Amino acid sequence: MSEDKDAVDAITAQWFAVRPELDTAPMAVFGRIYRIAKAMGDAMEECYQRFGISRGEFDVVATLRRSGAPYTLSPRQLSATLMLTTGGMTGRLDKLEKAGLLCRKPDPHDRRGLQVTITDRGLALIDEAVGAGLEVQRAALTGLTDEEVAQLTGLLRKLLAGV
Amino acid sequence: MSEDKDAVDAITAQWFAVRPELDTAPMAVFGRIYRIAKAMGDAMEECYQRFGISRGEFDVVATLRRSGAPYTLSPRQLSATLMLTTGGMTGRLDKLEKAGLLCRKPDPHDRRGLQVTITDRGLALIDEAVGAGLEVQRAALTGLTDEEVAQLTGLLRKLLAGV
DNA sequence: GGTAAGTAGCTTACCGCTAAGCTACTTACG
DNA sequence: CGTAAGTAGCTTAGCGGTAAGCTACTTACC
Repeated sequence: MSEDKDAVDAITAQWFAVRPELDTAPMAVFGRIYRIAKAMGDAMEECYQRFGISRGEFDVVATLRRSGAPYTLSPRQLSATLMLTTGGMTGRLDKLEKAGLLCRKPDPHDRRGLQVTITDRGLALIDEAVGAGLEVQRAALTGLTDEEVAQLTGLLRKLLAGV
Repeated sequence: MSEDKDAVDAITAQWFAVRPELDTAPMAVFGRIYRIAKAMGDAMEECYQRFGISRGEFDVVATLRRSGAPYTLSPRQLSATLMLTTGGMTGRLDKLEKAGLLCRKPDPHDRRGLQVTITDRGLALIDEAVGAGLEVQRAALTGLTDEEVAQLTGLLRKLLAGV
């Protein structure tokens, strides 16, 4: 169970040396969460690069894909799901439409709105990219047993509920 | 032990509906890590705003503070520690120097280099801000017992080592 | 001692995001 | 019916980051 010291251990040790009264337990959790998020984010970016899309663009097409047939959502639904402003959404849709992975059509029921749909090419690409992305994530988990992964998932669910 | 369904559970359920053969266990871990990192990052940004600095600027001054007296590091040491390019570092140092929280002096031993040091004002501010930041993080952990926090820390250390 | 390679920090160009403001349209209500 | 309020999507300005290139300086080697 005892593991090597890592970069976060070094930071908490430094704090203990100059401010021994501080409780650095929260730092030990969130410091690692930030680093894991950054490292894995970079790894995913690199993975999706093979498919010619960025991680943010992947998220858009993946959201449409997992919504099921007919793979159609409004820009507003997408920006709400992806926690993105409409400005950011417009930019992503522009690129993905230009790349031929999705298309924008007017909403027949509301002339203010649009419907965003995956193209056949987008569907084929995302089905491959999702598998590749999961494989990268799975590889990062090889140091943990299945039981540990389940335990970690439970603890993270609890933590996410509290933040 | 059974918890409510959260946003990540909804996403994995959607994937299961359209691609039941996919193993979404990695997604359940990293999806939550991304969300926790984003939510806590926003919360920290808001916390440090009270002290007139951004989270990135906090990290610079905090790195100097925890390095111990005489609270002096080179821009290169700082940018390496903070995983930032020299361009980004220059920008942060410019702002912090203008705000009077640190100062740049020539390195007496290497005429190419600089020494960055906290000012008295910077030291006082960071000692307050660190405490406030830890308090925000501690509050986010209230849903977990001390034992669970320790367990989570161990699992995250293991995961960080693998990514 | 002179030259080549490496290193430190700054500048510039660019990229993606947010915040705020815009137009166009729908909906609710007197 | 007409007006006010709300909503959808786009545009613009600004911010913070990276990547690449620059100068200045040190170090290693012949």
